[in-house]
Amino acid sequence: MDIFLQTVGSVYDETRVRILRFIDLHGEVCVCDIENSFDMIQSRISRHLKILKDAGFLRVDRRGKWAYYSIRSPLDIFRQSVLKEIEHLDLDIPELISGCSI
Amino acid sequence: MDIFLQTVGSVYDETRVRILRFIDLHGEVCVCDIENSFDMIQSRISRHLKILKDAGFLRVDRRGKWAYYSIRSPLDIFRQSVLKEIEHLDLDIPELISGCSI
DNA sequence: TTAACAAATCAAGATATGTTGATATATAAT
DNA sequence: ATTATATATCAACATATCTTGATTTGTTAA
Repeated sequence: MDIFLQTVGSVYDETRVRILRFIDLHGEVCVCDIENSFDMIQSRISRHLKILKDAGFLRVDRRGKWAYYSIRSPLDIFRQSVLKEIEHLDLDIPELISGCSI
Repeated sequence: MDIFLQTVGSVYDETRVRILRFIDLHGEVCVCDIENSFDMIQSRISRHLKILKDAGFLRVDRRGKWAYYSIRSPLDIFRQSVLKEIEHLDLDIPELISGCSI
């Protein structure tokens, strides 16, 4: 039950749904890219990424100063169906605007 | 987006997940049955049923004094996948104990 | 080693949600 | 009509969640 609630809770937030779709669309992105593309402050993005990661939707790969987030693979059938439902929402997702200094 | 959030929000609550599974297991049940089976006060049950109904999971059929709730049919593919995921949770769902006076 | 940058975490305030007890509405039986 | 039963709704409080700004941690470059 707890894992189910954590999973659905992680997508019960418009910001996280949009971030999840953004990553699904653009592949592997780092935090500063999301921060810049969505025009949100860093702590807010970081918090939501952690929630999505802990809920099993995302994986992180730390390289250098950066943390690259991408859709976790393989995804179980339920999380896949959540992701597919989000794909069908026809959301207005921002273009990827690189936010890192280098 | 709003409908998606309403849908996932409706199952982001342990009480509602158990009620939904209870109805899924027992078919058509009235509010007093749920109230009695779960040993919860009526206003609490009623509130959660409304949320699940508004989210598209349940339908109501009022007959006489009673309101009978059942799984809405047909369910779209996403709500079906949510229901299926809940089925797999192996929850401890109470037996149906009739709570109506007649 | 220091400075600059990237990311995570924390504390405080604002907003949303769940629970309860009381009240309102509706139907049925007397 | 009045009473009893079933359900819905409301107000108040408690708890959880989101946002922000500040702080902390970690990495790279000078």
